[in-house]
Amino acid sequence: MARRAGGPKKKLRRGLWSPEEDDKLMNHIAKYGHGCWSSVPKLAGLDRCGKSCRLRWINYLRPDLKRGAFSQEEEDLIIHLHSMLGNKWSQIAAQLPGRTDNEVKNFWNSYIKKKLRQRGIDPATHKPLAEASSGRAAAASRTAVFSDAELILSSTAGQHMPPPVTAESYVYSRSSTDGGGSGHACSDGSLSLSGYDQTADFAACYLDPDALQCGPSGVPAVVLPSVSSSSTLNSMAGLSPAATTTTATDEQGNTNSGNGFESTQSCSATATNHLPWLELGTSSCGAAGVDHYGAALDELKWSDYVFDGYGGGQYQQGAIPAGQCIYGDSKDAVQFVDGHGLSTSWCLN
DNA sequence: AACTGGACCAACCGCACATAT
DNA sequence: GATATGTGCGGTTGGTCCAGT
Repeated sequence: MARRAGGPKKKLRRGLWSPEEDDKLMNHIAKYGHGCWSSVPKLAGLDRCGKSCRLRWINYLRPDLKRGAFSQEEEDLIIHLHSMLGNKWSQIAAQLPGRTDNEVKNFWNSYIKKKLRQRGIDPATHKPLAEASSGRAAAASRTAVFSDAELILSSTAGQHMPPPVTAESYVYSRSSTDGGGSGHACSDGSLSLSGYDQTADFAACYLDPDALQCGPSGVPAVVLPSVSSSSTLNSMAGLSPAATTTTATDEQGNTNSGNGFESTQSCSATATNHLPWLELGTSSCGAAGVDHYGAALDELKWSDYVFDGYGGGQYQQGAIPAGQCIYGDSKDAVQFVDGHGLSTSWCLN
């Protein structure tokens, strides 16, 4: 990063953006990409700080944003992901094409939180309120909120495994070879939730026990790229040929986003109606499938690896039996279609 | 019509981390 | 290694809208 020459600080504009400012920013990024955000205001002729421009672009101006009310499916997914990830809004939003972390966060704070409380569920711990209030201190270490280090990559050989899992907060265990009786031994070496004995109450009230078994597809690795990464934004602006986000369909009819994740096509010939990230490394492709992504995965931060222990497999229509959801009126499961209407162009849609 | 309080949401703030110098 | 700068993220704030009084 180049340092910026110092100089007299100009009084920067704050507050709501005017349509003219939006136009300037849009036009600039459309033409040149954002490049270095700190230089964007100057180049675009805006009296804003780069940070403000970045936020405006990410939260409002990005062409791939899906505006409007959240669907029931999105709501269910947010609740589910929050139960696993906690307030990792960016990671949650990454699974909701066209939604931003800010949007998800606001939706959670303004709507879902309230709704859960009305149903007697503590939104922080996803436990019944009475229980959560009586033992919140103890629950804090048992909540389904993971630190980055605790988020586990599911891989056949565990070669990507990061640091050890702490006993208290560990919910999902790697089950293939640990032999500790804490997890289901999935044939593909993926994960299950039976190591959850310390938080059985949570599991019992929250998740479908059947779904905790390793399904036919096992539990996939999850990679959660930030939708606001520089490469994403640059490529959306058409800057980088090497990082183009154009979603192409290959000869098998699978989609392929060109951001370095050749992604899912080799794994999921039946890739429709899946949550895209669940297709990464699913056992349906076995070890070869995992290896297929090895190089790309290695380039990610560990915090980008998370493990999905929910449903023991793909989060798709019918994966969760009706009536099992603690959240009552939710649909059985989520059918996931991204902004392009394609379920596999998940990376940079 | 005027006021009030709650809900919603865009934007800001502060911090952590990555990276260049 | 120290420092400066850029970026990303989660928490918080403040403005606006709207229903109720």
